[in-house]
Amino acid sequence: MLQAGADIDRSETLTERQQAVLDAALRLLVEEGDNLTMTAVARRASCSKETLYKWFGDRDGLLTATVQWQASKVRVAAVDRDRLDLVSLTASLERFASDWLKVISSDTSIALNRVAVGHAGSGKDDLGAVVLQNGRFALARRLKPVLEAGRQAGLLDFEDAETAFRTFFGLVGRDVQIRLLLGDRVELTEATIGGDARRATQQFLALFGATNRP
Amino acid sequence: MLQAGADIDRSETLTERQQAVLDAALRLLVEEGDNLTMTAVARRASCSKETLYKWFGDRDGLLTATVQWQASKVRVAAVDRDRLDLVSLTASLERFASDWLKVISSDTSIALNRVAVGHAGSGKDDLGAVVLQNGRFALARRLKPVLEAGRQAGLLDFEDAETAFRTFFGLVGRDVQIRLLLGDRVELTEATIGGDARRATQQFLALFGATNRP
DNA sequence: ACCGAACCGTAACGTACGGTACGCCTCTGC
DNA sequence: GCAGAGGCGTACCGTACGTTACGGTTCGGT
Repeated sequence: MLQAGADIDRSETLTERQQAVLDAALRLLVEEGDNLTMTAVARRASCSKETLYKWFGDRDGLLTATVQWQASKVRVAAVDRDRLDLVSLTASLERFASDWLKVISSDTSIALNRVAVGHAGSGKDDLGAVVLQNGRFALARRLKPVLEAGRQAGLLDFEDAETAFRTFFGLVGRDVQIRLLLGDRVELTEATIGGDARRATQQFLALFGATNRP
Repeated sequence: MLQAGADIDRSETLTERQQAVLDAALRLLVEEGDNLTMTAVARRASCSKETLYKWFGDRDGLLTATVQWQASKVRVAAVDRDRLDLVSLTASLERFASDWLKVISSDTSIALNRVAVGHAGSGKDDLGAVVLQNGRFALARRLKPVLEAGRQAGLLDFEDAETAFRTFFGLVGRDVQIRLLLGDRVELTEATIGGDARRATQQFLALFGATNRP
């Protein structure tokens, strides 16, 4: 974990206009990647560059604000842990897998991860930390309770929730994210995502299902 | 797959001096990331910028040449498929997993993947394709024969070698690569790598071992 | 009606860097 | 010994872009 508090909700402190500007910046980031220019953002958002600098400090500030803004938009509801049987657990896992695949294959996620990876080398900002917090670690925070509940209910068997989660993460994501980030055209239709989610869930249950480990 | 022939061995056409220059560029790429400058490369390599441009065309040419040069250095020997029993298969898989984890956690691999991901957005060059070819796809090419041999020997049971490979890939890599690329400090000692390789191999065998599927 | 703040549009500045030109050195072949 | 090629070092050019400055406009408060 890089930096605590990287996922604070900034949507309170942002006015409507500022959110609109960040939306424009986000759209431009998806189109242009890291070589978006301040002038382009200003033009797209119909605001002046001076305003951009007054609001966000400098280019890096604008970028991190944009990433955090997008992150604050995808807050997802947790799952209820009541009445947990094998079918509901399976459904939850499949849901997580499917949602996750949809996220990482979306244009905005790819664009955001690209710029964050690009910036991770030169430690000017902490885009990487922000993306990690709202990506991989947020998923873990939301999935671990489900895993723990599954263990409590005697459906799952694992020592450490962290390693179990990481295995699930690997089974779901496999090579998809790195291939997408590197520009490979991975065909991810609704159907294939559903199939992959089911397959990953079944594999995970085969590895960590309580019945399979006496 | 992006572009065929992206992994041709250019080490033949490169003179000693050029290789030294590319090594310098590679070292600088690891240190500076994508914001290395042509002047810096020239200074580090003790050569003139004019030479850089004569040899490699432009900045993108230098970058792709550097990536291909590094790729050509990590050509690994394949495994012999004779006398294949469960222990030798297990050893092979563990070896692949361990090697792969060592590669993706190395400084140079992280740096190379970072610039390739960064460039993948704006389609100026095909760094992403090169990295994919010599990374994920090269691994598949080397591992698939082993998997096929395992199936032939009745040790493994799978429909498609590709999906089997991708599962193995996911079990080994999990969240390691994306976390490293995003700047997370993942502790990967020799010991943990060995443990992860063993765990991934056992999980893979649990999923695709012929004995477990009647 | 007036004032000031916020903001837009645009022009201007400074710099960093990709790319090129040129003078000088070194080394190899004749 | 010499000519020419290859290469080093450096100065130079053009441009793109981050950042700043400024005049004009809208708008809420008094």
